[in-house]
Amino acid sequence: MELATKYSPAEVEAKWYEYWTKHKLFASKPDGREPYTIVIPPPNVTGVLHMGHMLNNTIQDILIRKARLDGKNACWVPGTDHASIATEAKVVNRLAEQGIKKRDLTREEFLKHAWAWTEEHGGIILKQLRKLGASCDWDRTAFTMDAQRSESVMKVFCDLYDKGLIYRGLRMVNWDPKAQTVLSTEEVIYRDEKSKLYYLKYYVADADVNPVVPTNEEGEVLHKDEKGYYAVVATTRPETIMGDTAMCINPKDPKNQWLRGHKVIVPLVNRVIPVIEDRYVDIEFGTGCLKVTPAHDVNDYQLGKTHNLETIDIFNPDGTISDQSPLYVGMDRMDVRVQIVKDLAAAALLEKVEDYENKVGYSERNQDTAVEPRLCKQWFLSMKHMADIALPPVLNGDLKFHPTKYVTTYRNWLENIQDWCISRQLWWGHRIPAYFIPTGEEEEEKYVVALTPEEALAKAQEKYGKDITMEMLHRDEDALDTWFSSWLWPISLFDGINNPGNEEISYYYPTSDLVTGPDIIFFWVARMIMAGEEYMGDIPFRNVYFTGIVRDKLGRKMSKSLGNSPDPLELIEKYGADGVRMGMMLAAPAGNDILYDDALCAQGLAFCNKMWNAFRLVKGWEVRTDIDQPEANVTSIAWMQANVKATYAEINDLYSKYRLNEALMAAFKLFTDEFSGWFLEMIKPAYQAPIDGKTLAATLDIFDQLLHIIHPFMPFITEELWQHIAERKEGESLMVSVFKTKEPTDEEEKLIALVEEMKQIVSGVRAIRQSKNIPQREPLVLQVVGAARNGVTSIPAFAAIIEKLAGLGKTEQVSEKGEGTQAFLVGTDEYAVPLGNLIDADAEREKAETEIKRLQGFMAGIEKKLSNERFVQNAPQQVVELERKKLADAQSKIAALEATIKSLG
RNA sequence: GGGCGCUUAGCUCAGCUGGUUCAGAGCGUCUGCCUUACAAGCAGAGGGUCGGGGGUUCGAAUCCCUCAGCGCCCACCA
Repeated sequence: MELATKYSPAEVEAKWYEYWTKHKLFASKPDGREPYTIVIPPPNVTGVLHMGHMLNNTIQDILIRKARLDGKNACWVPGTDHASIATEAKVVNRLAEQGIKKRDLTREEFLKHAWAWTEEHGGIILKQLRKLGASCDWDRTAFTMDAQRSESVMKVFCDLYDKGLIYRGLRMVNWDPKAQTVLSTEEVIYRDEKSKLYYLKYYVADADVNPVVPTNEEGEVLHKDEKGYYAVVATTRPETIMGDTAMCINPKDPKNQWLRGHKVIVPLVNRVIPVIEDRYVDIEFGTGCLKVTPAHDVNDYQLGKTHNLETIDIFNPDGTISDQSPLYVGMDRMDVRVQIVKDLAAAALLEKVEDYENKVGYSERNQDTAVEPRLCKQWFLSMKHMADIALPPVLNGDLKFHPTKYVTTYRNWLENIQDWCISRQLWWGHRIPAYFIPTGEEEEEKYVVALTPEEALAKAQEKYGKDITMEMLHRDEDALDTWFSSWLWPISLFDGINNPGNEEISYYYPTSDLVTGPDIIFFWVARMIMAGEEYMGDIPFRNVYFTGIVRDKLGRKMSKSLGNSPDPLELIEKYGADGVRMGMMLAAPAGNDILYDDALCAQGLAFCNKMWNAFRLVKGWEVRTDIDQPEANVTSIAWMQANVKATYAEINDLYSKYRLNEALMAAFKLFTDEFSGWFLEMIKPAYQAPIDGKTLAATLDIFDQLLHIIHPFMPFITEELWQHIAERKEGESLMVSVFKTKEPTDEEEKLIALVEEMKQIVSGVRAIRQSKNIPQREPLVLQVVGAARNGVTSIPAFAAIIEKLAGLGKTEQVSEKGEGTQAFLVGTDEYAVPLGNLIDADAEREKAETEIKRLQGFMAGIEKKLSNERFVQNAPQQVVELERKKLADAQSKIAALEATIKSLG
């Protein structure tokens, strides 16, 4: 067989993905095995794969594949999210490019475009995941807006409404003027922004009627100019003064006492507004005078309610000034800010401007338009009950977060939770199943909530009278927040809402692990726990693995504008999916941000090549069943087998702690260092010599085990090699071949320790060879110094291995090392290599003397410790014993070194 | 303003409830090798007073306090 010296992933990966799919090896259905379930965090249906997805889905695939190999019934359910705001925005943009405005379309027409877009771009991301090797059960692919999921959403909405948990309320909400929809509080992200603090003059309107004399301690009159007395208000948003309906001071504020009971004039607008008093106002901030705009600020709204103020809504939904305002009607709010400052200055109503830094809220989905607080009627989900049921399972550990630090975050959020605004002024989404009956009055609403129009009519007639007809019912135009469907995901994927107690939901729920980013802990994770507890009476998953953010190697977030985000598919092409998967995982400790670097993928590909070449070596051996198996091979095989057991035990432990990067590293070292670097070198026959059948069989068996261990991380190359190392029937696959090992026995642990000692001897000889520039081929002699040996060299099999690996001509026992030898220590055992005149006596002496000095210092420290009575009394016996052993070891090392110096003459 | 987390080798990180020669790993660096599986490789080497200071202890990278720097989350001071 001719095999290339380099591994090329492309065709191998395509071949095996097709093979797995053809044989339906990713498919899962309920059976007698233990289930292991993951539901994918559904990516946006029109999204494309980015590095975050790569990381996230690599982790999920590793967990799923590991579960399969463990013999569990692994089920990874894929799907996409309709992402209402993001998708609707994309569709609106595309229509705009075609010269079509959303408002010129009917709902049905718009949805037709949206579905067309979804079908065109939808699911691309799922195809891309296949390139990565994602072993999802594709037959289960779901969409948050498909029939089953939509029905679930409707049922849940109606149910929560019937339970009194969903209500309709007039609230100050966050309004996105670009998307023209409300947002939940969680969807608003605040950014620090450099802005200005404008100090505006509000003249006192009734100074004549009710004279005031603001003075300072010296009796000078303040706050007065040629036009009269005035108060100064500091604001960051001068464009909202048209909505001012009061000015507020703190009743305890001495410097503003003079304003009590007065009225002031809103600058430019010339509206007379009262001065009200409220402890809310911070005396220290600005001038202590606050303008109150109840329609456009959350706090002002509260003040307005308390003090019964008028509410003037000066903004249109698109952020332009409404006709409620006396000025600037039709202008955009941002333009108005610029203009009004000029106008105020011109009218001498602007006292001063200061630089200021404040936080401005932006839509999480649309980060270039500031969110506007706005008063409107929306649907809300009452969260108190949800928080009450979602908190205990996380606090008591039934549901575990990895890393655990997010438990605190979770608790803080739930303990201070606000009601969830679930309605959105969007068409792309689940239309709210509420039906309005016209009342003729804006203030009064009549509506019913029902699954179907027929049901709605029946309910409406019962509630509001028999004379109500179908024609009178008008279904709510609004759609639900996307998260109102995704929070049902672990349930709705198994049809647990529509069809409670069905076989699938009973088998797969609760799911095992959720892999997601901490950025959606509130949006999604917490709400799934709520829905799980509410509708299943159980947690939706047992563990949540929070991944970090993928950054570039300089630690910057990956972004389009920086151009530092590689195209995942190009990476896969370049390094192979296996290489990229390994690259991602090497950089990804749980919960830490990952600093991505192409070099890591290169390391991944290099590892593939390593495996490939190890296979080439083994495959290239000529096997002869008629030759005896050398004793050294028996030992080598026993050791490697023990090593596999020990390492796999460690790897399993790391999996259980979700330390996947460390598990991968352990597997990598097992293959590269232990198997390739040591084991294969131990058993490798001489050039063109045959290998005995037993050794080859055992080697292939170990190779098989290693492939199982590595497979979850690097599925393609391991499957490829697995098919090569033994005869397999069509349809068989490494992926579904259950693999288990036992813990190593005490005997095996001892064997591992012996080989470690042996390795050090080999390395010791190699180091000497290297430092003296002795060619590989030139055989050396190893002297074992001492009266009687009990170390590894006394065991013939080990002696043989050492000779092979260190390139020795012979090993001999000497009571004292002769002249012209270079010695080294392994533990307290001394070995020497005769080198004749190659020895640089001065250099060796100096080296030995330095080492003696170091050891003496070391001993001095221990002696001090041991002479400390409190140490000897208080420390555990073993610790004291250990110190004594350290001391003795150091003494014998010094003795050996002194002998070395002596031998150097 | 509250809360959480981080600071260990050039880089990225591991070091759990204090005590195995505990100061580690991978990558990078340096040196030597085209040794007949692999130069995408092999062998070897160097590299850190564990952010600063203080404390507890027989003993601290590990526990406590404090300072400094960094990061994240939450919060209605305009």
